[in-house]
Amino acid sequence: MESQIPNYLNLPPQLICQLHNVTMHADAETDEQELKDLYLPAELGSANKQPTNYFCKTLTASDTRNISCGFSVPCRAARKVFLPLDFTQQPPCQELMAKDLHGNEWKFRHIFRGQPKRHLLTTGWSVFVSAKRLVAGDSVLFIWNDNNQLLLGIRWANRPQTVMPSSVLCICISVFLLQLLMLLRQIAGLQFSTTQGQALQSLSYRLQIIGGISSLTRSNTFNSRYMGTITGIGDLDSVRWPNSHWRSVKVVWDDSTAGERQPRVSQWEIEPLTTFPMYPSPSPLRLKRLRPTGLPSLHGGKDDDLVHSLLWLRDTANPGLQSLNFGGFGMNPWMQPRLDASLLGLQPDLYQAMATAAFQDPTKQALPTMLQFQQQQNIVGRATPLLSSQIRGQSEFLKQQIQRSQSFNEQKPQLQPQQQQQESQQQQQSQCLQVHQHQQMQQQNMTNYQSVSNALSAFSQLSSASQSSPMALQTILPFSQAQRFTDTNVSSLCSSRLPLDSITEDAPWTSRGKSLRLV
Amino acid sequence: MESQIPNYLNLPPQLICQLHNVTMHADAETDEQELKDLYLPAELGSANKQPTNYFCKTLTASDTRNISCGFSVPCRAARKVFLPLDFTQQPPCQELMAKDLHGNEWKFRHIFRGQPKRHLLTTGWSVFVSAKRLVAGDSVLFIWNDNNQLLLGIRWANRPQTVMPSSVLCICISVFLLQLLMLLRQIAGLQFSTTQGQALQSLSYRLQIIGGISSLTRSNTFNSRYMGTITGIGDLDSVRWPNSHWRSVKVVWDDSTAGERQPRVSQWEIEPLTTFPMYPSPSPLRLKRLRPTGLPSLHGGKDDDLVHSLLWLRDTANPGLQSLNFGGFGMNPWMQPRLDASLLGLQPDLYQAMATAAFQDPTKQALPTMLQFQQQQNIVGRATPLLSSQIRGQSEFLKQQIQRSQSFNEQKPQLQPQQQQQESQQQQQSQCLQVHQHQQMQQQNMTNYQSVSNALSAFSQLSSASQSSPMALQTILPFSQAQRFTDTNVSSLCSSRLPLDSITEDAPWTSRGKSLRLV
DNA sequence: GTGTAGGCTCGAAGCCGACAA
DNA sequence: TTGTCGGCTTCGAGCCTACAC
Repeated sequence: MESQIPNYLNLPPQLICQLHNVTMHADAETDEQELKDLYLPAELGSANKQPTNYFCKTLTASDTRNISCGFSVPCRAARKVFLPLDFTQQPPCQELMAKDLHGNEWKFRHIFRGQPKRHLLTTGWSVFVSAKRLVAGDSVLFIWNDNNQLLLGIRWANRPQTVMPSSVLCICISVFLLQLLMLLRQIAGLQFSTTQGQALQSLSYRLQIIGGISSLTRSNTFNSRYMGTITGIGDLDSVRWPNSHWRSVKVVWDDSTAGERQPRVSQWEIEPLTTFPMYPSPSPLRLKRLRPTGLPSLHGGKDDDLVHSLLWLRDTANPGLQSLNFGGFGMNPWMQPRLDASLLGLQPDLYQAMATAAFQDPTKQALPTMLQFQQQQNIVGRATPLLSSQIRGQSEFLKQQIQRSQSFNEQKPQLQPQQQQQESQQQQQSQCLQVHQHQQMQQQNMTNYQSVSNALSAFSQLSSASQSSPMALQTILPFSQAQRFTDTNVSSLCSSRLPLDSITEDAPWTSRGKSLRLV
Repeated sequence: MESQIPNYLNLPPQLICQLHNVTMHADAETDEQELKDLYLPAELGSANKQPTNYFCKTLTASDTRNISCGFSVPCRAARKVFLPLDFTQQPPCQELMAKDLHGNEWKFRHIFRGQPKRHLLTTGWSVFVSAKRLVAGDSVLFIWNDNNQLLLGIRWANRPQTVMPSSVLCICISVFLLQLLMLLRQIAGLQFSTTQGQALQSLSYRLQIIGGISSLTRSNTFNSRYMGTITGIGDLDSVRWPNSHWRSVKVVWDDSTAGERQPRVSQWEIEPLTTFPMYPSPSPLRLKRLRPTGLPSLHGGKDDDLVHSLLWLRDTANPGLQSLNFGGFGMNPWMQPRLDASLLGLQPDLYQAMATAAFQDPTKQALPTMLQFQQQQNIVGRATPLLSSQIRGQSEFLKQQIQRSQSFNEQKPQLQPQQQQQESQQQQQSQCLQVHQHQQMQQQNMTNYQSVSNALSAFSQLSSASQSSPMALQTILPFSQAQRFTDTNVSSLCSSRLPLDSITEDAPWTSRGKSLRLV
């Protein structure tokens, strides 16, 4: 992924995360999973037992050619992994079922034919290839689990990412929450430094970039439609027109004619990407033929490239040309350690300051719970997930704060103006200490206003990035729900799933240790 | 639409809107337009001239059958409206071009054949039917404008709405802005009444409902997938479990087996609807055949019903069944008067109170601009759009407020604690008046916090509803951009478009008066 | 004159063996 | 043993006429 991220983002390597809950799903987009060691035993018997009843093959061009393809099963692999065929039939043939990481079952026709004879998967294969967007170079894995189920996994070869990984979304949400905490803290009347203010601005800015990475780009220049990937946002001319939105979005175009086009577009030229559903879905390839008759394909013409370098040119003279839409994509916010907070340009010390500030007691009367939290944090180390008791501690603290400020005011709600003034006289000494705080708060009105705007701006990006994921939106709005998290043992939540990442075509089965990496 | 709205929403009939800008586009979703009288003259010559060179036909089953259809043109209509065919050719044939309300051109083959002979549209027709999601009972209109262009419009028959009309989105955004103003006002330290607070809560709640109306519902109960329409949100058992989210969403299922399923689902079971692109697009019907071979269609089996009562049952035993995704839909926030603020349950007096409160000066030093605004409003009447000068006036006021509170604090930023205390002594009298305000603000921390949460919650709904519409998102974040609105004459912005709604198959051409209805 | 049914055609999807590495 | 090529089959999209009302 490193190559996908604009390198002007100077980023720290780690972001502290709070693990609230774990459900072991594969990434809907990439079919990848982590935390594998936790569920490995449940899936494959004893932890270090090396499975032998599996095979993994890197797909050839023929395996994926033109969708009208079959899958050529390596002979030895078929004999080892697939159920024996009835060779009295001519040709020997069977139906083969396999489950992917999402629990979806895929049905293939397994046939032994040709001259010389070979094992092939025919019917059902092209649907699978389309749904998983497999191309030559990607890998598939067939493996039996202890429950006598044939499991099926995929691994894509490295190629340009067009979709924001869940991990980025997840981190974006985390940072957004921090941002909101800051906002709440400001509302409480505390000051924050210019540096911190700039940091928030910068954060919002970067969130927009991250959001942009998940976007499909359309440029309306020349009345055309193109696809590409957003690689960054920045001033076209930071000297003459700083902070202008004009052509502030840097784009890498997908197709070969990219050289003829602007590498920068304006935000209003962008059309968000709607990505793939997590369930087997109509392939974008299939949509090709739906182009109205008589209109030429303006793409290179090779179907092989279509998935990853689509070019849809919509000439106004030929407006019948259809736009391509991939359908809604149910992105899940499941954590993936592939990317870290460094994406967000968050300085660790700044992060600490923000986290502390967010929970700091405005009246300084209570022992800052966040400090306790940090002390514990220092003991167990950064890479260790937070205990849920700590999480509860924080939310409890927040709750107490709110209750305190409530009861503080509820004591004299029916006071008349005169009484109020007497009260004020009595409490003058202590309260006038708060006056300056109040002034500070007044001063922050502008900043608050800007923060709200920024937060919403960032949120709009996140929302569109996580369109079809109610879970993600729930994660964004956790304040009222923070207290609902129960004291769950992480490992008890892990269900039985397939650890695909550890399996390579040739390498032996390897275990990568027990540590739960969350960064 | 009235039947679509849950009737427990007790709603006022009008919401005051501020008309910032008008560009005459048809609704991307419904192809409908309003404000027709403004552009009628430009399009069709003199305002009251009744056009004769048009025809309108209600589509038959054959016209839309199985997509492999042609359009049977009424003989007289073809002779009256279409260009004369060259009858020396065998069969007589021509290419026919027509522009829809979006400016897209559609190409059809117009042929005269059959026994007995008849006028037909063949090639190109099915693409049009698919793109516009036409079914038997819908209407199409062909009409010539003064520029010698053949225009093409559609009108859907009444059938279940699955997509939120732009007008609702537009109103939601307006109310959301009000909500944000309230939030900003709270940040400024002003109190607001319990009634107002409850109103905000209620507002946020209703925004969620409105957002929900645009959603496609999926219930995961029984590991299946269904489609339906959200009709409301409310407690399953308001006595025993008030405010529980469990099965709080009421659903009307699309298919005939609805009786077997729960009429209520939980929010986390819902998958948002991704609707149609505004450009000609692959028809959902086309996707049918991509269902994996061997898996039965669990829908009734009649393709005719597929568009409007899709049922996708995804049994875990047959997980290959594909989910249907309609692709991203570019919804535009163009105003449509069809729906009014009554949807939002906003009491007119409450609205007034909110609007006033939002702009009220915290220090009572400035003449509340909003009052001026309201006075003007009372003069010109509710149905009249606001002048942009008024709009500017408001944003100017907001800006002044912010600047004032800034300069107020910038006067003594470097004061030392002792100096501060002296200052405090001197200003004690005046400042202690603010102390109580400060207390109030403390009291409002909880409410602020809740408001932020609510606002974001509402915003998440809006964002997902307006996914692909950068315009809508821009509208949501207008604070910093409010001043950019220029003093534009509404009518000068109107471009030449087709007033479809006034045309019925049999009724004569009618003009519906000149008033610009915005409510 | 117009709606509907069903046949025909054409091209794409996808199954197959030949052949070569 | 297995990757690739091109032929062949199947099937659906869509054009057409026949026939009924």
